[in-house]
Amino acid sequence: MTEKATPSPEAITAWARLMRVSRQLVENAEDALKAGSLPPLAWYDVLHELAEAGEGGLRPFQLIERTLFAQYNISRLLARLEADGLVEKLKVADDGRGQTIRVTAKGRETRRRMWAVYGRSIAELVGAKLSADELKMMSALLGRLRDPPVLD
Amino acid sequence: MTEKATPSPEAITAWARLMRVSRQLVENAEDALKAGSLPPLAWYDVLHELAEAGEGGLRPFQLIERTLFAQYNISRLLARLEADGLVEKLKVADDGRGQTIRVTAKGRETRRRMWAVYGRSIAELVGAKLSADELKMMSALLGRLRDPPVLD
DNA sequence: TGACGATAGATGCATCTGCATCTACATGAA
DNA sequence: TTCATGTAGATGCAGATGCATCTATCGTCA
Repeated sequence: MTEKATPSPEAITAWARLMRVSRQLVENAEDALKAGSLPPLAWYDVLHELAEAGEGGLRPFQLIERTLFAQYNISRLLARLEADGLVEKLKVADDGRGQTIRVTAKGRETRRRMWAVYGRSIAELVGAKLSADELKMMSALLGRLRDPPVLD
Repeated sequence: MTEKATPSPEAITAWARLMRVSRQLVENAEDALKAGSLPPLAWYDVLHELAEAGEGGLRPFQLIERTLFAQYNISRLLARLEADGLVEKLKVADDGRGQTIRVTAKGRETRRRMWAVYGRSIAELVGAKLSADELKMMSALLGRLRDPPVLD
């Protein structure tokens, strides 16, 4: 595809909407969590990845790949999660530099309570606004904006 | 539409993609600006709104409505923009509490230089990935997620 | 083996954000 | 006019983020 310095009007509109909508949705979801005295979205992302990883846990650098958080961000986020008893850090045998992060029972419970609120936000903010087909269409379009693109 | 506490799989996928893609795109655009020794995206948003408003300028609370930034955020952002000479604050006659913000020539010039980089990012990250029709479809879908929804 | 570049993760420091609150002015009712 | 309430915008403080750099360990190649 041709490299253009100036984006088309369609591209500008799509970009602007994407920026605005994503900010608005994040803000709404964060507000809902705050209203329930729950931790911020970033904590959910990490707890979610760790819960999916199961007992084996994940290395911090794997969390970085999966969540797009910066390295220093993950480092400090994990420190907070550990301080709250939501995750535990385990020495890993075959790499003295590393550690494995595993979610604790309390972490799973916190994630569950967050999901009750977060899931409701998703249902209200997105699920209630578009049909299943429209949601699939949007996912497909967004997938192609990812790097690397998701083609489904 | 029925209120559901648990979102559909389609809604979850769409949400997840939206979160990931928007974060990735913002990050890429911010990186491009940094690489050009230019100010962050937030500055562009404000300069853009002020440029569109023209000589009349805008009140800070109008900027808040248009940009979704928090009040304290706009307050401090404008202080930085003023310190850099990109905007000027004018006393407004009929409301002693308020002020009008107007972009300066230097502000317009900075916006122009930012757009050279930012516009290229939009063209590459979005314009080059989807056709005009697909972009329109995405804008329409995203518009319905806005609050209030944009129906076009 | 020993040296060297690469990788995992932590951290000091400056800046930015979020929250609550503050000041100043405006508006409307008594 | 006076007082209560509301709105515009600024700010002190605590916590979070970004950047650069640091330490520790790993892997490789002479």
